[in-house]
Amino acid sequence: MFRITRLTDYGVMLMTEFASEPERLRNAAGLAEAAHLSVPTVSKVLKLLLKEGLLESIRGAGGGYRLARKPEDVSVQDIIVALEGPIALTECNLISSDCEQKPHCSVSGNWRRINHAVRRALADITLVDMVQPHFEPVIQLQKQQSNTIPISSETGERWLPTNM
Amino acid sequence: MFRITRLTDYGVMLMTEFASEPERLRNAAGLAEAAHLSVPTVSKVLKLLLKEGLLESIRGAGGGYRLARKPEDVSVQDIIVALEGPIALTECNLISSDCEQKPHCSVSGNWRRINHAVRRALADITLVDMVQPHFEPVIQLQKQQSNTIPISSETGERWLPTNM
DNA sequence: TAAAGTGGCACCAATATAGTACTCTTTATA
DNA sequence: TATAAAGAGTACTATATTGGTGCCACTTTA
Repeated sequence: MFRITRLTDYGVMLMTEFASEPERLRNAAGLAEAAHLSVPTVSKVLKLLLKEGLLESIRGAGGGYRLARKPEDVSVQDIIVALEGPIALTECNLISSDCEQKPHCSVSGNWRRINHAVRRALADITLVDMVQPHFEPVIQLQKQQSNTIPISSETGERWLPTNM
Repeated sequence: MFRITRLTDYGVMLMTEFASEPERLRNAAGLAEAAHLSVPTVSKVLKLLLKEGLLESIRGAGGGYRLARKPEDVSVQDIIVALEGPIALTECNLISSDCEQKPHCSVSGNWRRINHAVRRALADITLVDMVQPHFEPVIQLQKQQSNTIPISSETGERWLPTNM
């Protein structure tokens, strides 16, 4: 259905939670309560985010997790990639792919472009944006030469937090 | 893994094939051969595309399928929606959703924006674009502060023409 | 040394997906 | 008019993925 998994959704929620107070150390139990999720589930997501370097942890009593980078340096794309692997709408666009269609597939090149467009849409949104209640897309796209296709026919957009 | 299903991938391939010769009537067997897929599988996808109004069919001997609309009026998004339902990265953004997180979810509003950006990226690519060997979306995203970033900078992917 | 934490697996149930099979209807044409 | 070609609709099954949990080891602090 063209969607991220629920675990990834949780990941974005949790990372947003961290970003709201970047210095604060939080443990799985506290986050679970805040997010209305079970501790094991939250714990699982945190471990994954840790392994991918988005969080750092402090073990032992009084320990917990916090962001490994500044909120402005973490995009929604980073989180998705950490939890689901590289964003590739079609299998053929994965590095490891040996899609048997490739030799006679006329569209694989175009899929790469499409992936790019989607990745960019996600890479431009950082945790700083997510912390805002709602941010407004404000973007400008420029049409170019004849053999080029504008990816957006309307007035394009760019993510811009409302109160920035 | 953030990807479309294989059936949807087939759907895009098939629709692109139709778009390469919009007038021509094609049957499932011929398309299957050209796409190196089994007839039942191709047939299944065609039926779905038909039901969603992207193809029209002519029954009986000598029958087949062809595009219901002009290639320029069919976007990649249309095909994805036809085969996978509405594009909603998170459950909470589906009309029918009654996500129990919603009342205390701080990011659902932002997800709506993110969905919007992704949908736009996909809605702006039509079958006309897909028929091109590979098209260059030369969009310039304007960062608030300054510099422009072309969406596609790398080069060198090959396109293998199909002779179907 | 007990308690509070994370770290790393491994497991199982539920769901989604891919592919196929079967039967029915429609239409061209010999 | 009989037959074959082609789509229409539905249902089924094996497989893969996902979501959620449980368990135990390790680390740190009080």
